[in-house]
Amino acid sequence: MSTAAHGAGEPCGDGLRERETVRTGGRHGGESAASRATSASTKDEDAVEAPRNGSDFAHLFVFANEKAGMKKVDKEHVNQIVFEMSKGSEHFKEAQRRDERTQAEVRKLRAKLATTLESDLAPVRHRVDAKVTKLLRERDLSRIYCVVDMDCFFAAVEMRDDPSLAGKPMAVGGLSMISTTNYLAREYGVRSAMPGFIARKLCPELVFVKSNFDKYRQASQEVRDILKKYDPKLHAGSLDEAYMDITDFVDVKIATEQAGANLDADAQTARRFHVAERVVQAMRDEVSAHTRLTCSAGIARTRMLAKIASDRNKPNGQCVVPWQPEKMLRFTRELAIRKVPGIGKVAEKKLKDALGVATVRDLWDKRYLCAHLLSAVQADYLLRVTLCCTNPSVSSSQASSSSAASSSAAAVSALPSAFGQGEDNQRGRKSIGMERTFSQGASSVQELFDTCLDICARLSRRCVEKQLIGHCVTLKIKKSSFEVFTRQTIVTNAVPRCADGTDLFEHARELLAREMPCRLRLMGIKVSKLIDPSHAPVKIVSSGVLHAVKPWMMRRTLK
Amino acid sequence: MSTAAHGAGEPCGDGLRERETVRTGGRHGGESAASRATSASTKDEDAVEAPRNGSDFAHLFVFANEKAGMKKVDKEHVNQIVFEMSKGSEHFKEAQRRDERTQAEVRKLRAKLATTLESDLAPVRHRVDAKVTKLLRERDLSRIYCVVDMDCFFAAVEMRDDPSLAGKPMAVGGLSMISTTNYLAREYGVRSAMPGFIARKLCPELVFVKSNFDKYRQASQEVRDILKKYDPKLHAGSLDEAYMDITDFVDVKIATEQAGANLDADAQTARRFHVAERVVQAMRDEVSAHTRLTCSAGIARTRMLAKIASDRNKPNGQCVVPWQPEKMLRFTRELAIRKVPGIGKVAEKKLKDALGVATVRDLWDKRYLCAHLLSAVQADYLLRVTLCCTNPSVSSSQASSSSAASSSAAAVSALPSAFGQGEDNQRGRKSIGMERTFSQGASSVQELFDTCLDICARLSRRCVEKQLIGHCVTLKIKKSSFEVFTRQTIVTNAVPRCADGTDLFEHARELLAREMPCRLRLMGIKVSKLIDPSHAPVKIVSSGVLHAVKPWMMRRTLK
DNA sequence: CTACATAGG
DNA sequence: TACTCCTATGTAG
DNA sequence: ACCCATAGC
DNA sequence: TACTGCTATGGGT
Ligand SMILES: Nc1ncnc2c1ncn2[C@H]1C[C@H](O)[C@@H](COP(=O)(O)OP(=O)(O)OP(=O)(O)O)O1
Ligand SMILES: Nc1ncnc2c1ncn2[C@H]1C[C@H](O)[C@@H](COP(=O)(O)OP(=O)(O)OP(=O)(O)O)O1
Ligand SMILES: [Mg+2]
Ligand SMILES: [Mg+2]
Ligand SMILES: [Mg+2]
Ligand SMILES: [Mg+2]
Repeated sequence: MSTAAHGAGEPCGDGLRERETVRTGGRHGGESAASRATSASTKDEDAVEAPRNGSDFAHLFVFANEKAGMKKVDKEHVNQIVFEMSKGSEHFKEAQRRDERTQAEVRKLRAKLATTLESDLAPVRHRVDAKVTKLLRERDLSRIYCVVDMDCFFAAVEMRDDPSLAGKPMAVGGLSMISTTNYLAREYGVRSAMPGFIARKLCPELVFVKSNFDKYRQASQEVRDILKKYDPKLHAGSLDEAYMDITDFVDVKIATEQAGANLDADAQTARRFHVAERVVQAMRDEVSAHTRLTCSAGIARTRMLAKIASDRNKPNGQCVVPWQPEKMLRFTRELAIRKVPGIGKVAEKKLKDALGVATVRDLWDKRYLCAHLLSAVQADYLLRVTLCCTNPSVSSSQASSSSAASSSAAAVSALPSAFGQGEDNQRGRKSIGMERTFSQGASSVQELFDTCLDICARLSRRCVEKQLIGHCVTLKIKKSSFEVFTRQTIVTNAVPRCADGTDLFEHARELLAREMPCRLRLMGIKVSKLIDPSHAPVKIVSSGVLHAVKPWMMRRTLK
Repeated sequence: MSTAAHGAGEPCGDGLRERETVRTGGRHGGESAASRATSASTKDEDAVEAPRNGSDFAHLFVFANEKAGMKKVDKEHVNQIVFEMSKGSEHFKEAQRRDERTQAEVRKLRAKLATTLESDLAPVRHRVDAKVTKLLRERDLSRIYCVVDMDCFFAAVEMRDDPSLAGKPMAVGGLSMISTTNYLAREYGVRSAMPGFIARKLCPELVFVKSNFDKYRQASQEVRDILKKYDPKLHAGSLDEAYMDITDFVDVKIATEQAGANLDADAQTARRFHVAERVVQAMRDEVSAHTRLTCSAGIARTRMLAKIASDRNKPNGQCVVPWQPEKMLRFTRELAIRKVPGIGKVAEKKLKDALGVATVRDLWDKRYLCAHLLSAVQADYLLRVTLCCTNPSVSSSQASSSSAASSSAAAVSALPSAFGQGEDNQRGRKSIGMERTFSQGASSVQELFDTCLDICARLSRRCVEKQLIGHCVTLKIKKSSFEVFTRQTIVTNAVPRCADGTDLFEHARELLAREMPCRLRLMGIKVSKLIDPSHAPVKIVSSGVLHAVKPWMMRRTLK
């Protein structure tokens, strides 16, 4: 299991089955695996309410999930502290409201499951089986990927630059929120996304360091410069991680070092992996030598598996996912679904409670039900995961994105962009925004508008620096209750056009005014539908085909 | 051909081909059928502009299309008159603007065609072929359908009630618009949806009679009462047409009249059809005897074909689509696509200009291209048409409607509801509205609001009578330029709640105010998202599943 | 398009 | 003393 | 959700 | 004298 979040309802670990338990011509539900799996955690129907401990609520918090370096943590204890520090707060209440919505979703899924006939599943089976064949046929395992992820990045930079921190548990952030912690702190269960005041409760001697983003950006650049020698086209997933294709580097190394004996395909792959392991070790050594920062790495035949592997031997370690297809598959199937990028705390709970799915193997066993219950996009991604078919395919043209509507909220997020397209996934950013929390303070209308203008001004400055303008302005508001709202509008002339943010504020003010008065804890502004700034405001070609003109400029105006 | 609308670009009638002309690995376009078919009507590139006659514009008007009883009309002459009476008018200009948008769509389709590779089509072929197999396998031809459609219904009622009209060409409607005409008038090309003043030009002796809707409704009821004896569950497609399943009636008749010799399936079907013909003749005789109104009928193994057949021998005739699958298919394939319900003047032109498709046979020949170019829903419907698979399938549960986005506007409308579901397609109306044209008149702001209130009041009255309330209010506006706009809003409390329309007006006023001032020729109000009026405003079940609560009541409100 | 929810660093 | 800030994506209405 | 376009009687 | 009124559906944004 990937997390201690689920104290009660354990899954039905009945291993590999090629068919879900469906009574022919009958209905799902009743004694089915899914039902059993959920009846414990969804206590609605229980006559006796067992007294709850903190672990019953762990699924409400991202930071209750285990991160690298937290293996030996006493989860029960941590969950208890977290619960006690949280319960009754507005934040906790909001978390509970969200959870209730998730439970409703689960009930809906189970209801659909209960009324699913064998005859409904038949065509699904056909489609899924065909897709499996197709995916396996098109699966591309020709490359070797490496994902490098820095160890407790922000914290590592701070510790490098301040030797007095050595040997102490420390966190980057403040009493409100922690960005990351060093591995000493993690032994206390203290990690990213955890509020500092809870962390301090768990570890009173925890040292807090304020974040210095510019330093991290610079360190990141230094690391990347080294990595680029191994793959000039690497894709930076974030400041602290890089997706690399090291095939070429490895092959060159082999070509220059070893005799070109005629090996069969498997032997060649084995040799490549062997070399890859040494290459990556050397690369990591080079990084730590030059930056005094350690990193970890994963090596595999798909980006996704490399990403997962990079977390396995943290800190300062690396992990190879076996290259043999069967072994690779075994590695994959044994993963808890929570390890799969895109499956977060909510999707994990939904899949477990509605379908009894805890591992990728379960996902494979229940692939037909997934295809039936989830949206096409979601089911497609999950199926690819079970088959290690997450590498970009080289199909000729664009697949028309058939979006099939099914349940009310996304169970699984997008196929993470890092896996989606090839190396040239760089089509620039899609939005830029700025938001600010002011906890209890500002609530007079005047203050709120002042805040809004301030955010607009600062954001505009950043936009101007980066040469970004866009046609969509979004106002984000978080109430004191932690409920989040957004209000957006399409603007005919892209903003911001001036660095003081007055034009941006014009629109933001409008959006804000409609909702006033109101008690807020956060306000944010975002600009999206970005366009190339070298853009002539109106350039309509009569055919209407050459789209220098975006649709939202075409808005018909009565009058 | 179904219409004289297309003077120039005739289709490439090269008969049955199992594969479209696609150069392997190459591109479409160039000398392809589609290109040739369009180059004449899309004159953009022509150096020499041929002088245009009325028929070049016939495709702009619904009423230029041939209706029953117009076989011998001199289309050239009619089109010329229509053109001369229309050209330069605001209405004509708007028609031209719409046509231009359609042409743009066509260009887009042809562009996509031109960049379509053989490799793009391969998977499409696979999918389509699989679907064909499936559709044919599931095709249900077990029933005999009959569609009854009254002959020039409104006109027939008026002529029955006013003997002085006998022998004269007449129209129901006025100089602005004609609802329908008798068959004498049709000889002049005068028909439904034609403006009266044009009709009078075509036929100066034309007699105009104002419409009396109540009379038609009553006559309709009388007819239906008779028809119900032959199928108690008939589906009324409109005041003047009924979709019937006469299988049971026919079988009973056979059982009581004839010896139950053991016939093979074909012989039994043949006998059923024979009996059906007599039954329908008797039914029609009964209708005319009791109502002094004649009707026509179509008999076939699918509702769609019965509907098409009902128009074949008008007036006062009937037509049987051969029951033999091959003959039925031949009948179908020879149809001009314009005869297919759902394919109107625009879809006809698009399919012809972009793909060279004029008949259902062409549709079959180009089925792969259709699947590639059109949306899934559209391609699916068209494919069903070519295979006579338009009857409701008996699959157990709902197919998740996968909406694939492709081109910007709908090429083919919905699968007409009459064919979609079985007999119990009666789930009540979805909307109710009222609109009014006031040509040049009212334009002062005051007048417009008065008009709005008046419409709201009258509409509310009708709603109260019918016990209808809804959560969506739509304002419709037609400018003097004939451009149409709609503005709608979701209202938290369903309207109207009072018969004087004040609450409805409250919302309509709001919508109208936003667009004022403005020169209009029409204003309309519609209420939709109807709910059961026996509805307690708030009735939330904690599970959230039992949906007495519609989503738009859940709208979160900041503040 | 607009609003919301999920996800990950 | 009291639950971040940033970007991207899927889904429903 | 909102708005536009098509379709048929 | 001068291009309807009504309902439904698909699809883009
Ligand atoms: N929830 C968060 N909020 C703000 N910043 C974050 C958050 N999570 C991570 N970061 C920042 C700080 C991290 O050092 C940096 C890289 O994240 P990540 O790689 O996930 O963890 P990490 O590098 O701190 O530890 P690890 O050794 O597990 O990789 O991104
Ligand atoms: N465009 C229209 N506008 C208003 N009313 C119409 C329109 N078209 C038809 N109607 C009304 C009047 C018709 O008598 C009635 C039935 O239509 P329909 O069956 O298509 O034609 P019809 O019954 O007048 O002649 P036919 O003999 O061809 O069936 O509906
Ligand atoms: Mg890291
Ligand atoms: Mg990282
Ligand atoms: Mg009729
Ligand atoms: Mg009719």
